[in-house]
Amino acid sequence: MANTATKNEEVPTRERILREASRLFARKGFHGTSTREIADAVEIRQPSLFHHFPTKRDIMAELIDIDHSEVAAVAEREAAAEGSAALRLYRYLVWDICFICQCPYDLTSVEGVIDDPLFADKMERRDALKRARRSIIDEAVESGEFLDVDADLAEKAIVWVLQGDIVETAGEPVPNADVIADQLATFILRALLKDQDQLGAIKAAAQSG
Amino acid sequence: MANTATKNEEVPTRERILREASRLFARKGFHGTSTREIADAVEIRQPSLFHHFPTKRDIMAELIDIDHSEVAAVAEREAAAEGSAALRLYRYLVWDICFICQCPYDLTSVEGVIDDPLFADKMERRDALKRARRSIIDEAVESGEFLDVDADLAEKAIVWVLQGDIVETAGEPVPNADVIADQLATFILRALLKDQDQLGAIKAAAQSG
DNA sequence: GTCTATAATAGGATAGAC
DNA sequence: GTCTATCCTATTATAGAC
Repeated sequence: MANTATKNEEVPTRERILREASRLFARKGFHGTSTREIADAVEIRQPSLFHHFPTKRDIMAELIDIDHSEVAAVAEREAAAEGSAALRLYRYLVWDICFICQCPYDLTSVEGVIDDPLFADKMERRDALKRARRSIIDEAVESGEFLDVDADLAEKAIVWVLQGDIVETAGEPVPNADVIADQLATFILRALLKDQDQLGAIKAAAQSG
Repeated sequence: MANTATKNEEVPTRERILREASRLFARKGFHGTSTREIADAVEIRQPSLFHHFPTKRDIMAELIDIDHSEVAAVAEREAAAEGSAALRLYRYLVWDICFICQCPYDLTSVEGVIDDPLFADKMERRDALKRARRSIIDEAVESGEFLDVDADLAEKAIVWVLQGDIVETAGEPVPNADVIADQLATFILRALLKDQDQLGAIKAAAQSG
């Protein structure tokens, strides 16, 4: 039950709590993780946690905010932007996957608790993110860039890939985030694009932007 | 906190426990769900649960078994079969998605607890399922039916779509399971097939088989 | 900012009547 | 097979010294 790779260098206690808690939540669930286990992983005593966070819930709440706020901002920006919707979706996907791949927290547990009544106040921002993402997809289908697939299905598949990547990455930042991001975004676009030869143009435009 | 749609007809108590528990586990996590909440949803008293299951853990363990045993059997059968690997993957995917879409339990929480030390004894079968699925994918890449993509990535994307479908379906059997199954399996194959025109032949062969 | 000691309660499980 | 009553442990959080 020792900490993973957090002890070296000068990482503040509050930050180490977030990192170790995120790993334990991913492995044992939010409710399945006791404050003692978190404290053990951080190598402090259990009550010392409460100097940094008022409750255990607030540790999870901060992880949720970290996950949702930046990502929602980028999705909303791309949703409001002009030009090819397929290109905007690609840009958003690459950004989100890079974020996931470089995040020092294991955000696996976030999706698992977001429907828990205990975190009801965090649902609004999650829904805003979903709306923004969905509007880009709708535009890509309506404009004819994507196959005439069920937009619900396309949205779901995209979310599932992102969620899967979060679980896979597990808060261990990888050096080749941009490669992973391109591979996954390419996988999604290949499944959805009407004309797969457009992929090259989209990637080129994303580079230059 | 009333039960959802389980009270009508003659559903045995043990069965209702599995159904209601699966929904609560999905929403609040295994550890976040108390035996009192399960009992309330089933409309019995909390100690009555222990007439049907020796511990709360055993309820979850049975849901894990339900999820993994049948699916693993089908994946292993297709992995051992002859012929086009792309076709065998399509058959497996359609079967698995139909299973998910018709299952009366919300198996969302299974993936979330399978790495919990409390369910360590359930990991072996999960790993066997993963190996079988992986071997079909490897064959499809090696035979040249699939693009020369990272097989790790392909496997992950497939698992993520299946996992996403489990969360989406949430134990509410849908009438059009075969349509959903075809759509999702098509999404995956379109992203992976070297020649997308093969899709028609694969579907035709799957029908006749 | 971390510690020891402890309060307060929630939750899993048992005993035994009906 | 379900009930009431209850035990017992684990867990969150607080108080107050250093």
